[in-house]
Amino acid sequence: MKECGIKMEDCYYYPLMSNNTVLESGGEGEKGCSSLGFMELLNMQDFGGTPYDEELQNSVSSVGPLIRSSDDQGLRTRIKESAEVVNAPATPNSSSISSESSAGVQNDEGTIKEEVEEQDDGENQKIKKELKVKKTSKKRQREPRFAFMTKSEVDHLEDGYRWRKYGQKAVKNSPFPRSYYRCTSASCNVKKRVERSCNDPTVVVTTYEGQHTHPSPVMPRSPATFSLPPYAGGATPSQLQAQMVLSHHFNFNCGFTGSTSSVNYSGGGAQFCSPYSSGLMMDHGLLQDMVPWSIIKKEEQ
DNA sequence: CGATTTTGACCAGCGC
DNA sequence: GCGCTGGTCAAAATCG
Repeated sequence: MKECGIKMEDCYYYPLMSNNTVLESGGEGEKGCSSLGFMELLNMQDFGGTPYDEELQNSVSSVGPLIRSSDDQGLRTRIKESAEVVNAPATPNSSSISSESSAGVQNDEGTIKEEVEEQDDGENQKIKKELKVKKTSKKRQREPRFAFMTKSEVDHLEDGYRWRKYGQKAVKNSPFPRSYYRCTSASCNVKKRVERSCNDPTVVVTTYEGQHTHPSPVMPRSPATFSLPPYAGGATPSQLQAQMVLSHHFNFNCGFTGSTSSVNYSGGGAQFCSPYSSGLMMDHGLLQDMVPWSIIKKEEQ
């Protein structure tokens, strides 16, 4: 199989616990770039807006078993509890992927920008600075984040959404830069970071931040029609979204090893062939999106 | 010509 | 306070 260079076996799932919670690999414990990379990862709690509690632990246990690695020896994961819990929405009521929080931020910033643009004289810089100070007087709040690693030859993996690159930075201790993308949809505040692992250049680390406030422009199936996976009895909206993100990702970018259909991916050409387009594939709901096809196949035997 | 990418500059947060 | 680093901005360049 030679499509995008991604195999399900090569994918690593890293649910994050909170903003500062990390999954370390290798055991070195050194912040920066260790074996497969230090990753500051997903904040499952933020996805659901649920405080760090039982539900979070449940979410971890349900998603947890899906964490896998082809380098088990090198990836002994350890979860550190965060000293500073991210500012999760106070209300756990986020079952509808709410745009309120991100839209609010957007409005805020938009208003500020307008005010700045009205000032056409030389004081612009000064005013800008002042506004910035005001804007950031509060500690910057992080959007929920979700990250995962895939083996891929291409850096920017298609996920069904359109992204605009707004920055690139060199990563410490890594020859590979980190790219910053923003969803091009107006009023959608989702960002993503893409970087390569310095130890394994074939591994791409993608980190999503925020929640889309709109459907994917190139989605093979509507999120509304998603069926719950077997383990999703108590799935929180956060988990579901996390799964959806992964789902999109794998729908578009991953070949399903052993599958009767394959995914065609060509660089930025956006040429896709979703496995769902094939009637030969049984529908396992989200589980089939998350679990390598080979594993599903095994279970069926 | 609009959309997107590139890239240097700037800023905030954090550790020392 | 200072330096380092991650993240963002914004002007210029490039692309379609």
